Amino acid sequence: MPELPEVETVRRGLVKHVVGRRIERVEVGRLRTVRRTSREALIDGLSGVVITSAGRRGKYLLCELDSGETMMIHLRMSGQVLVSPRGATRPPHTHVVLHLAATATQQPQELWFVDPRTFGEVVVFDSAQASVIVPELARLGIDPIADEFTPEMLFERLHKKRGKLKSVLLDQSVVAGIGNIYADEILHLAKLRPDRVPLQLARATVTRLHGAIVSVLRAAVEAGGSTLRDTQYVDLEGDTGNFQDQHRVYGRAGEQCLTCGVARISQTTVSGRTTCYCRICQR
DNA sequence: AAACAAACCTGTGCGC
DNA sequence: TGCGCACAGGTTTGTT
Repeated sequence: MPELPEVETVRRGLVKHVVGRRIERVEVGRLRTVRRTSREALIDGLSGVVITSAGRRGKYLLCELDSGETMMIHLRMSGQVLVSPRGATRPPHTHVVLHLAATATQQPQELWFVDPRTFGEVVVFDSAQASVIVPELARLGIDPIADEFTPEMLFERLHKKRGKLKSVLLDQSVVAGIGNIYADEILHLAKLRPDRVPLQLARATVTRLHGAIVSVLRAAVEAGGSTLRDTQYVDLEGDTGNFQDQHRVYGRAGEQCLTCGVARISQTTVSGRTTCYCRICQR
């Protein structure tokens, strides 16, 4: 489910509700959620510590702790992070609960990690172990929102990769954070077919693609991300995003293109992922 | 090396 | 109404 804009919205929720607070107690239900280490490692690593910051690299949430360690959360396909009053009824598939201590201005609360499909994870690690426990972090590419990201950087990286353009956009080692929804939306705005060959893109074309990446992702963050029909994605307060109303191709196969008004949106498969595009607008 | 398929899970929506 | 199948926002692993 969640791509960069959704994860960024969750990060902002963590900054608002969780940063600065002490974790009094930790519950771990499903062991699969903490499979990278263990239930004991998560409880030991989080009990009694204060969350001092909430960051993000691509689709990875990275919270610093006053113990010097880091908590990583990945939502994968169906993960949610929710904040609720202490003792509130938990939804099904609540696998981790962090009990947040009261502050001068805040009642005690609980932070829930909810994840029906159990692909998501929560893990605590220290910097000395990072390369062993979360090796993929070192391989992540540029974050197009959090990092300095220029058309030249994109040009260099695209020209090192083979395969179809959409596949390369989905490659987290090139640009971190783009998933299936935003890849399609970005390619539509950039007026590029998903099966273009990256090596054949001229600088001016890559500059246009760069602009589309930045503007689609920024607009989606501004709208609080995309919530689809199943309402799987919601923010920390349980609110849905609004960017789905601005989708121009994703999920619109067979419908008339909103940009040219001529073609119907085509559907194909790229890297095993459903892909929607306009055969007239995108070349 | 690189491209693709399968795997990991559960829920939902659709056609019959 | 009920059943079975296809498919879903991601990433890793194994296979051609």
